Amino acid sequence: MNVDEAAPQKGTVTQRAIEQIKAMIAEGRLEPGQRLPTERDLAVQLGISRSSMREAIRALTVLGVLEARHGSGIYVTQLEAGDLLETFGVVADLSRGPRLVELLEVRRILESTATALAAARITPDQLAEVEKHLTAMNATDDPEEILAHDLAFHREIAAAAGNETMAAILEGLSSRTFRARVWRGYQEEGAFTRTRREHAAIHRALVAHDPEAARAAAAAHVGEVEQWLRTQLGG
Amino acid sequence: MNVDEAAPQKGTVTQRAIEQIKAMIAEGRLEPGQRLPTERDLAVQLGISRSSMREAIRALTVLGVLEARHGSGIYVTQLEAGDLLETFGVVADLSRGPRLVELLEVRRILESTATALAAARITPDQLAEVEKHLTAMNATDDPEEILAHDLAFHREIAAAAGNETMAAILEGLSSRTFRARVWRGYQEEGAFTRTRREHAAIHRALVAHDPEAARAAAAAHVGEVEQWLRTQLGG
DNA sequence: ACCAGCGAGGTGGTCCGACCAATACGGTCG
DNA sequence: CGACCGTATTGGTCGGACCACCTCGCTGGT
Repeated sequence: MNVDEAAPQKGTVTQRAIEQIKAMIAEGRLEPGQRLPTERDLAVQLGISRSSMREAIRALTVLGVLEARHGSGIYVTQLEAGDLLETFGVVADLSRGPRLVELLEVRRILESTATALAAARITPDQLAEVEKHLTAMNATDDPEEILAHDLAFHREIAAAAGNETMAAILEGLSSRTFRARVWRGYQEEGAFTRTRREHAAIHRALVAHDPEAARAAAAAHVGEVEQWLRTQLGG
Repeated sequence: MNVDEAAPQKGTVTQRAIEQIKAMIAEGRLEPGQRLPTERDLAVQLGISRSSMREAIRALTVLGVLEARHGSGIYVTQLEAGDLLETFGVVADLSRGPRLVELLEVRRILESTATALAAARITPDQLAEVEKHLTAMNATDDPEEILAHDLAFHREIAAAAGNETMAAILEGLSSRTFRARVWRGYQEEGAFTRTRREHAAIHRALVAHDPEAARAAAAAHVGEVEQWLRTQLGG
C-alpha cells in the first residue's frame, strides 16, 4: 500500500514540480495574476523541500510564468506575449556565426509582414509616434541614441501591426545587445545614409497605407544587414 | 574603503549570478560543450551560497543554456537553435484565447515561407521522408498516430528549408500539447478530408519544386485552422 | 469618526551543513 | 590485458536558521 502517492519518480523532483505548476496553470487551476500559496506551503503540498521548490519557482520566474514579490508572495504573470517571450532575447544574445544570419532571416520574414500589416492598420496617433522616433533618429549622431530610436521606430511599427505575439518576438530578435553587436560593424561601413533612405521608404509606405510597398521596404531594410553579415562570415 | 568588491547590489544575488554566467558565455569565456566548475566552486567564485548558485544554474538549465549531468558536472549546451528555443513550447502551451490566434498567425507566416524555401531546396532523400509520413498519416485513423505523423511531416519540411532557427521556432509553435488542444476541436468537425487535400497540395508543390505554390498551399493549410479558431472565439 | 504612524506577523531571499545518488576513474584481480 | 569493483567526485535533496521587505491591523492623536 505504498503507492498512495501518484508520483512516479521521473527526472528530478524540481523538474516534476515545474511541470506540476505549469500543468496547474494550463488546466486553469491557477489564473493569471493570481497569488500562489507560499513557498513553504507549496513545498509541503508537492511533498518536496523548500529548496527544491524554490528552484522550480525560480525557473518559472525566468521563463516569465511566475513573478515573485519579496515580502508579498508569488503570483502568476498575466501570461501575455511580452511576459513569456522575454526569454527570447537570450537566444539572440547567445547566438553567433551562422545562427545570427538565421535569426536575421526570421526577423526579415516577420518584420516585413508586420510592416505590411502596420501599413494597412496604423492610426494617425501611432504614425505620429513612428515619425517622432524617425526624426529624432536623424537629428543626432550619437550611436547610442540612434540605436535607441531605431529600436523604438520598429517597435512602434510592430505594435501597429496588431499582433502582440509577433511584436514580442521581434522585440526579442532586436534585443539591445543583439543589435549593438551586429550594428557596430555594419554602421562602421558608412551605412548611415543607406539606413536613413530605407527608413524613409518604410515611412512613406506607412503614410500611403501601401502594404506591399511596406513589405518590400522592410524586407530590403533587414535584408541589407542580413547580406552584410553573410559576407562577413562567408569571406 | 569597503567598495573593493565590484558588486553593486542590484536585484537578487541569484539574478546577478545568472547574468554573470550568461555574460561569461556571451564573451566567449565559456565555450559550447565546455564543462563548468562545480557548483561549490562557482558559488565561492561569485561569493554566494551554493543554494543561490543552484537556483541560477537551474534557471539557465530550463533556458537550454546549461546542462547538468548528475555525478559528472555542469556543461554549456551546444547553444544550437533547438537547445535555446525549446522553451518556446511553454508559450504555446500556456497561451489561450486571442493569443492562440496570434500564434497561429505567426506560424502561418513562418510555415509558408519555410515551405516555399523547402520547395526550392528539398533533396530526394528529404522528400522521401516527407512522403513516408504523408502516407502513414493517411493510412490510419488513430488520432494519436495521425497527429504524430502530421507533426513529423511539417518538421521534415521545416528542416528541408535549411534554417534551423526557423525550424526550431516552428517546432515550438507546434508543440504536442498545443496542437492536441487546438486540433481536438478542429478535427471533430470532419476536417480530415480537407486536411488531406491540403497536405497533398503541399506535397505536390514540393515535388514540382514550386516555391510560390508551396507558399500558398502552406498558408492556406495553417490559415484554415486559424480561421476556424477565430470563429470559435468570436462567436 | 477619521487618519497617520507604528509595530508584529507573514513572505520571499540567503545562507549553512548534512546526507543521498549517480558518475568517473583508478586500482585490483582473474 | 581486460573485466570488475571500490572510492572520490559531483550534482540532487533535505531541513533549519536568519535576514530583508511588505502588508495590514492596531494604536494613538486629531
